[in-house]
Amino acid sequence: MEIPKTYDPKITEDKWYAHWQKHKFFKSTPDKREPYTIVIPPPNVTGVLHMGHMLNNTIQDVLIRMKRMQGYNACWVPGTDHASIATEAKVVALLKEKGIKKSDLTREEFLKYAWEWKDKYGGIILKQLEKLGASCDWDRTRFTMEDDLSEAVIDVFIDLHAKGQIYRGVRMVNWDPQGLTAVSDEEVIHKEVNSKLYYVKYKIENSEPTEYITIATTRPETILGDTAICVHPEDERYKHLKGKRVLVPIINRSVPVIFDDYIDIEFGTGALKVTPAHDINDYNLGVKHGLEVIDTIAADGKMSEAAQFYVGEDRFAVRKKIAKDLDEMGLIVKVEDIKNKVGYSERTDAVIEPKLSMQWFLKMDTISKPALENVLNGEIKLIPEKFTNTYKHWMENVHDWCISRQLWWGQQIPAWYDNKGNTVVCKTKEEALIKLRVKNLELRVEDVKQDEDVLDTWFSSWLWPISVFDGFKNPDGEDIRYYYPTNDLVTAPEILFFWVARMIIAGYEFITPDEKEHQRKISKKELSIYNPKGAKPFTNVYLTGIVRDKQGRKMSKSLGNSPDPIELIEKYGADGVRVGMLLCSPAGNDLPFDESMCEQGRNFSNKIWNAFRLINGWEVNPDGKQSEASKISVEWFDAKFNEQLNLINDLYSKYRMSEALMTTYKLVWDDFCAWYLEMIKPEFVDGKSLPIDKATYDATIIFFEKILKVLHPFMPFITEEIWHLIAERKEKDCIIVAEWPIAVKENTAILKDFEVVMEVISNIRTIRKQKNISPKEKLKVFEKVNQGEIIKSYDGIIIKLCNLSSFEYVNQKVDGALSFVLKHAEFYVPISQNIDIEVEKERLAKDLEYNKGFLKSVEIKLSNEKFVANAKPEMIANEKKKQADAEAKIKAIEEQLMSLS
RNA sequence: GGGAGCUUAGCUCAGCUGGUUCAGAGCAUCGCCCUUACAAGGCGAGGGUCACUGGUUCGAACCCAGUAGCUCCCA
Repeated sequence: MEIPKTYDPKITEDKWYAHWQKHKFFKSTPDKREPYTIVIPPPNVTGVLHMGHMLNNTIQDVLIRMKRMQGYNACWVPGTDHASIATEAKVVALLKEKGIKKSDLTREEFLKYAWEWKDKYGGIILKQLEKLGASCDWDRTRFTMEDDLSEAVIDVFIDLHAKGQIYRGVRMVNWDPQGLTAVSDEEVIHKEVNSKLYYVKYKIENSEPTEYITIATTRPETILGDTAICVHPEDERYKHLKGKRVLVPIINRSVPVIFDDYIDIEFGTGALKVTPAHDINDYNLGVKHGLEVIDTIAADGKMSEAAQFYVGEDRFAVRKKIAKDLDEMGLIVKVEDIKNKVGYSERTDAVIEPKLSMQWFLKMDTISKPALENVLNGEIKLIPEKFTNTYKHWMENVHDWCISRQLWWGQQIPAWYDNKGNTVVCKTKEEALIKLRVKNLELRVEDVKQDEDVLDTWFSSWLWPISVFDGFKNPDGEDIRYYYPTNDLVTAPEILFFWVARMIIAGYEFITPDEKEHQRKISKKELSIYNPKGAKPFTNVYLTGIVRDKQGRKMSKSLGNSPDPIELIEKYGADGVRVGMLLCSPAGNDLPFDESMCEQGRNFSNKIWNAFRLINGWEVNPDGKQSEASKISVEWFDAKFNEQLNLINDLYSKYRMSEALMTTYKLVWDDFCAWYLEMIKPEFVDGKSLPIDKATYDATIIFFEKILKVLHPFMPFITEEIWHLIAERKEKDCIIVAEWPIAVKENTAILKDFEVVMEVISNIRTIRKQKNISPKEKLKVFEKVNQGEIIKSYDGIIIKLCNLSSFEYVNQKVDGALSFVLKHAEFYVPISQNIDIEVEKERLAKDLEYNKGFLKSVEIKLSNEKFVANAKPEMIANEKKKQADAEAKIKAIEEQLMSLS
């Protein structure tokens, strides 16, 4: 059968993925083995795969495949997130296209559309992960809004409410006027923008008509909601205003002048207009000074009735209009261009309005304590470590978490209200009725209303590592006990607080590792799960970088700068894309994406493929005698492999994935293909390859299998394909479940010897290149050993790799030959063409100069009394050796120079 | 405004406890080669004042201080 020259991923990928699925290799059930568990960061259920997912999931798959091969019971739990704001926005947009307004629908009707949408598009992203080769246990696929998980969310809410951790109140929240919902602090992105700073005159009440105080504001549209002017108590400019009132322009409302050292005297005019309804700092001032709150901007970002002017117009339109009107009234002193930070909604990119509203909050002060402690004490490790600082800073300054969202898609808050302002928190309407009747005897069931809002999506995803193992539903279940705590979490630093920190909080809140403590909690009827292995949700958090385009911009749909991962896979193969991404993305570093990286990955696939073709094409002679050169080549590669495997294992243990891959890459490409295979490759005689001896062949097959295993986590498809082509195997004998090679201590002596051999080979090749000698022309080489004993074992290899007719040892210099000097010996290469003596002399002189310089630096060091006194003895011995070597080499070069002249 | 981090070859990054000629890797670049595994390849070559300025030290890419630039987080 003719094997194609290039590897074609198209014919292998789907085949092997189906094969793995068929034999349930991804499936995990608790058993006697040690578990290794990862829960996927659940992507948005209606999302499609982007490059960030690719990177993220590749890393997870590499980890899970390696651990699977190492004999762990590897379990990777997949699933999706209901992503309330994002999904609801998509559904609203889709309905709009159909001419349906959300406001015309009932909650039930809307949710019906949303579920339809979810059912239609919900599976896409998971299907795409299959293309990447993700070896998730698909039987375990979960969704944050499925019944069991939603029930857990509701129970947790009720539990935390009962513990007094959840409260409802009017607070200043971040309001998204487009999504029409509150969002948490973490969902606000502050961007620096160009703004205008307006200097506006406010008339002093009961004073001369010419008397004004000038304030500076970037938001003149909020003037209508002003309820005070604030200045610094120490500010000499305004001391005379004590006890005075000013008139708010346009609306002519009389408001007091208040004094507070919150004011920055330097900024603007040192006078601040106070709008408690529309700025968090103003709100705090308002609370402190007992100011009136006038909410002039409605939920949709348009001016409300309370504004009295410009009612119904958008705030940004009003900003321009009001500036113009003020100017016409002669109240604008000046307008400056400034840069300031403005908050945008993470989901809708609308400008966030600080807005007072009634929301539900989770107290964070005490509940977050163990989550901070256990990261600081190393119980949970962030990789790279630098994120620990950021984490600490956030956790020490954490605010209460606004968990209600004015949306329909999500878990509806289990709070119930009667018609008299009573509230209870419980699971069902029936329960609520009973509870409410205690206070409200006449209450009828129709008058019991559930809170309209849903919970923040993160209020469900923070339970993910517990709920995917049914920890809440079945707290003593085998799954939660076996798989929890999970091992590694792979995610983006952007969601360190949104998600990672909160999962840790949830772990310590709901899981108790202590049986007695658990019993105590049970008697108190708190929600609690006993897991002897610990409360933390995971041990290691691997934080990936952000995938950026060549210009360093974050890849995003709106910019259209993100390649379609599926197209990339079709073009370069899943293995190629995986390798491309991993090659240059150390943990925590951004990944500037360039397609050429995938090309490198694809080329690597091809290299492996061709190594297979070469080996596969050999005819084996069962009686053939193994040459000395082959024998030692086998010994060398065995040592090399072990050396590199030890290194690779070590890099994995430090989560240095890029480096583990690069080391593997070089092991395969350089050591195995470029050196080993060239060394043992049978010779070509009369247009035909000679057969290979069995001993070398068998060793080579074993090496190749080991190499395929080490490659497998990175390149699952090609390795599985070759695994089955290289030997007869049973259906279930797959590399995905093969054993990871065992690393033994390598033979360092042979590796050291080989470094010299390689140097010799490289020197001879360089001479060939420099003198333009055809690779086909056989050369003679002579070696004059000056130091140490003659080791002939490697001669065969040198002869083969340099295409020599002979390699001989001499005691004298060889005249009329090119030469090079190594530490221990001189080498002579006679060539047919004339030798340009001047060129040679120049070359040798350069070499001599270099070595003399080196010797000098060593001698300076050794003659330095302080060095000799302070340096470690090994260091001094080493310097002495360097000195001796350099002296020997200088001597040899000088002799050669003499012989040339 | 507060905090964290980064700056090493054209690009992306290693460089551990200061000590080998320690300045490295991959890619890219430049030569030569279509040598029966692979041109998606082979062989070879060039390329860096380790951001800058000082300091500590026998010795600094590495430790310290300052300066500049960049990034991120928080307000």
